[in-house]
Amino acid sequence: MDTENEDSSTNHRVLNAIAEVFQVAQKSYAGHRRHVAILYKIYLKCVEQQLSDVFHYWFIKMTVKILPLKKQEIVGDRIVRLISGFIANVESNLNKMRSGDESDMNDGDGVRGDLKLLEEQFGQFVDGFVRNLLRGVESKNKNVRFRVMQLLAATMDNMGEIDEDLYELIMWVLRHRVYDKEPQVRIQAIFCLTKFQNDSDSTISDGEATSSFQLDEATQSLMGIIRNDPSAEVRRAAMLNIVRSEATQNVILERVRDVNYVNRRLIFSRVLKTLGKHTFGEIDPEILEKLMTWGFEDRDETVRNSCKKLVAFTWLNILDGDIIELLENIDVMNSGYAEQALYALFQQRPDVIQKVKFPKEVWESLTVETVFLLKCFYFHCLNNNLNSIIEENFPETLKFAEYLALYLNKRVDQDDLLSKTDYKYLDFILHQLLDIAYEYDFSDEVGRRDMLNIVRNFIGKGIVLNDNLIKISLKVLKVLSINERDFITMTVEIINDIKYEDIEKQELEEARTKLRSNDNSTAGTADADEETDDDAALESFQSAVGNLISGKPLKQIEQERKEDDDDDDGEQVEREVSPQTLITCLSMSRHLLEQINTSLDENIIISSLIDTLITPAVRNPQPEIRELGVRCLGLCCLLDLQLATESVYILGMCVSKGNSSLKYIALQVIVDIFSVHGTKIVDGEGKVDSISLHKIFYKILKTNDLPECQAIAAEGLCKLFLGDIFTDDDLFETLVLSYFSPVNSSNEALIQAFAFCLPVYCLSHVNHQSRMSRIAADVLLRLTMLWDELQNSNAEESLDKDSMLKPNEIFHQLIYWCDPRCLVNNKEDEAGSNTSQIDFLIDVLTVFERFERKDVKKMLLMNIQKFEVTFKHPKAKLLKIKQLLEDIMEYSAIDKLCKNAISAFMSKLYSILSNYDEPTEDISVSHDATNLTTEETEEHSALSVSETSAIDSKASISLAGSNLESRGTKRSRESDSNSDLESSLSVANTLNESKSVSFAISEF
DNA sequence: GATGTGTAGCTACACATC
DNA sequence: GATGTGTAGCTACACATC
Repeated sequence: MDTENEDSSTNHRVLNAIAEVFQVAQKSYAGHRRHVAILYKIYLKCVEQQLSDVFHYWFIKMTVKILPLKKQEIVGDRIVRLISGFIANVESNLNKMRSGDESDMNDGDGVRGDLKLLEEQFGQFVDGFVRNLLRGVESKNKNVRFRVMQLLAATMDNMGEIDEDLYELIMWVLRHRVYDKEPQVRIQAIFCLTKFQNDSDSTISDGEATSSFQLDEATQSLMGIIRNDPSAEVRRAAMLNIVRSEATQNVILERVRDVNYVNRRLIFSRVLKTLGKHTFGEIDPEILEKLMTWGFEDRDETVRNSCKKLVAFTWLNILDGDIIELLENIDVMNSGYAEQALYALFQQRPDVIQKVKFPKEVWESLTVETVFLLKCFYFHCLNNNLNSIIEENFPETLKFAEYLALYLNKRVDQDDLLSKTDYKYLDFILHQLLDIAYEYDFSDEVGRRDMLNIVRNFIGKGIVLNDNLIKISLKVLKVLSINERDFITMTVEIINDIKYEDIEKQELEEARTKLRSNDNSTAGTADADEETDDDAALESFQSAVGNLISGKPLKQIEQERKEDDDDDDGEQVEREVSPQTLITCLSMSRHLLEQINTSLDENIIISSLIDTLITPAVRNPQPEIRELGVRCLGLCCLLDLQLATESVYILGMCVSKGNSSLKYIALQVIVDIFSVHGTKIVDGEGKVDSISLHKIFYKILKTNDLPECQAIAAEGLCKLFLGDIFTDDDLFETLVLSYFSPVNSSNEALIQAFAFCLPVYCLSHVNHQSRMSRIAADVLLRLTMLWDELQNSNAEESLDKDSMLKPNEIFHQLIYWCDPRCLVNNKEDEAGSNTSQIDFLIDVLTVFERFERKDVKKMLLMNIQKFEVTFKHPKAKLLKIKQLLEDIMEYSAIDKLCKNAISAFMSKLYSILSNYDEPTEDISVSHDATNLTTEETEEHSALSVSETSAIDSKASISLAGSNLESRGTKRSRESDSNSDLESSLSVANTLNESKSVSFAISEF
């Protein structure tokens, strides 16, 4: 009896001691250190008195009390901290004792014995604690699962060594918990997992060795989570905690495309920031390029800012403020983001602006990096009105022209010492300088004229330049010219000169070869031969020029030449401009035409360009030349209605018969021509029929093997509809159908163009909206049928069942697009009387019975509340709606929910109708929806997914039904689970009120 | 599925401290 | 000047509820 009493009182004493610490520690983090020390003392005493089992028991009992606490309850977090603090404390004391053990030890055996005992006891304690804890891991209460994982994560680091069994148990638990349905539980599981990664073997610095390295289970699992977890926070936890290695790096960096903006931002503000100096060495330049480009272009401002800050602060600081070194790392010539990076730098670091200086020496020996800095600096100052800084660093026009000439001459001189790469650098430098020149101040007349001569001479040299350089040179020439006419004359002259020079060069070349061959055979008659050769060359040159001037098409010249060749080999060879020169000339013409506005009547010289250069190019068999020709022709068409009208036919031919790139260009050209001239270019005497043009667009829209053309056609059509140039309902319907069609769902460019254009179109004008409302019901009907087919198609077929929006989503979109309240510049009273949305409703209800699936019918009725009816709507239309709904109520087999939905809508309708007292006007109620015939439907079904057999709607409905059911049962299970663990763990009821847990358990 | 409420993760600023 | 501390405000996302 005595011993029993004694036992119970020690038991009680231990309980009270522990409970008191827990009780106090939950109030605040302050004093935790002391609480941990007290717990440690209690523990030591228990070990000493062989009461460690009692301690274990009560400690676990206390711990269990916090398990049902919600994540938001800070009390729980404090106790978790206390527990992990205690375990860490014991472990560190053990370590201290171990190291003390090795060196000098005063009380020898005593402590060594204690150490061994303590180690053993603590090992058992940890083992028991974790195993007990893990019993709650499958709890139905999500809070319990959360706290269990939280405790595990917090204590994991300081457990000391654990045996194989326990390790396996924990891994087994984690394997399941990372797929817990609660994101918060998964996050804690991730924290645990990160502690099981082999960080030593797989870190980046290992280089070669890692390539064959087998990734450990934890890392593999985390990589899967980063990629696939549906919760942004879980992906975030995994990406920030996974050990960075060669294998994981790209998986982390992929998050730059995460749908969640915080995750995207973290790539810049955390991942790349911590990478610091290693960024340029360890990340593949191509990947870095993508990261930064996406960062600067992100739709979220905070992401863009993080990206800017990364460059302006982190990167510049690790390079000790050396901008040139930064530009070298960025690789200005090949990088698309270098410009944005510099503007970000100037914008974020005004201190840098003051420090950047461009003395004479820099101007005289520009490098790729300095000239790039020069340009961006100039534009930054220009855009921010930093005039004094410009004056300080940039020379007056004359001097600037001199510098420009320096580099231009280097390019023209064709120095043999320069390699191909040198030319690439030089071209880059020139481009930057010309960029600056385009915006330079030319108020000084002498400087302007000087500059004009320099640039004109440069272009006129006829050296092969890349397209960008031609473009910028011509742009500069334009700003330097007195007027547009002057600019055109000058450029056309240059183009002609280049052509002639090319021919001349060919003549000379041939003459030389001939001479050489003659030299070899009959050395004596060389002189005479040379003379005749020269004569022949001169003659052929003159005739070539004559032909070009007379405007004979090159084809014809070629033909004639061939005939000549057949007749007589040696005589009179007509020369053609070499393809390379032709491309140069065409590309110059293109950039010339892009910059002018005066009509062709005022510019005879352009007409001659069309005859001698552009028209022959359009007929040229070489694709590159032909495409440039079509572009130029298109640009000319913009200047002249007559030419445009005449050219529509050939452009249409290019679209229907050309290869994909020609199609693409010709489509753009046609759209541009329509935008400028409107429908004047079609339908009339000798003009192309607009129907056949529509057909071309129909065809392109439906051809999904040329996605780029499809996208450009869609974008172009949207533009033309938006400008009210095209107003055909059928064509518009095809547009809308191709937006929703599953076959196009992978064409991102197309979807994006539509996603932007369609709402803009519908909400920009009443007429646009009513066009949409006229076709909306038919669109919905067709798409619903398409969707149904898709759902019933075989899984093996290429299209994914989710590649199409569900009918309810389409319905919502259409309702929104037809909503007059969403029109821009809408006036309340006008919106109230606008009928586009209720017209859509009337149409839908009229064709209601043709929606075959029961679930779709239900969906339609459940959404009718979204239609706004007002007393300003014509009574006849409201009565029509009423009539249609009454019919549905009466004749359709619909469930109670639908009936309720209809009734609710009807009561609104009745109250509005009761306000009318005038008699019903007899007006036409609906538009063409009633005329919809099956034939029409079939005709359009070319857009459908695939040929599938008859629809088994019953089967699909029952399937949907079972889905619903299973979801229902799941929900009921969830609600059951709430009260689950409480009973077994006996939690204090006062939990919610006092926001603290009572650890003092009086009944023991 | 729509709704309202709560929260993480910044961002910016003023102020204090070394 | 660099660094921390405190405060307020914002927004997209997460969560709870019906």
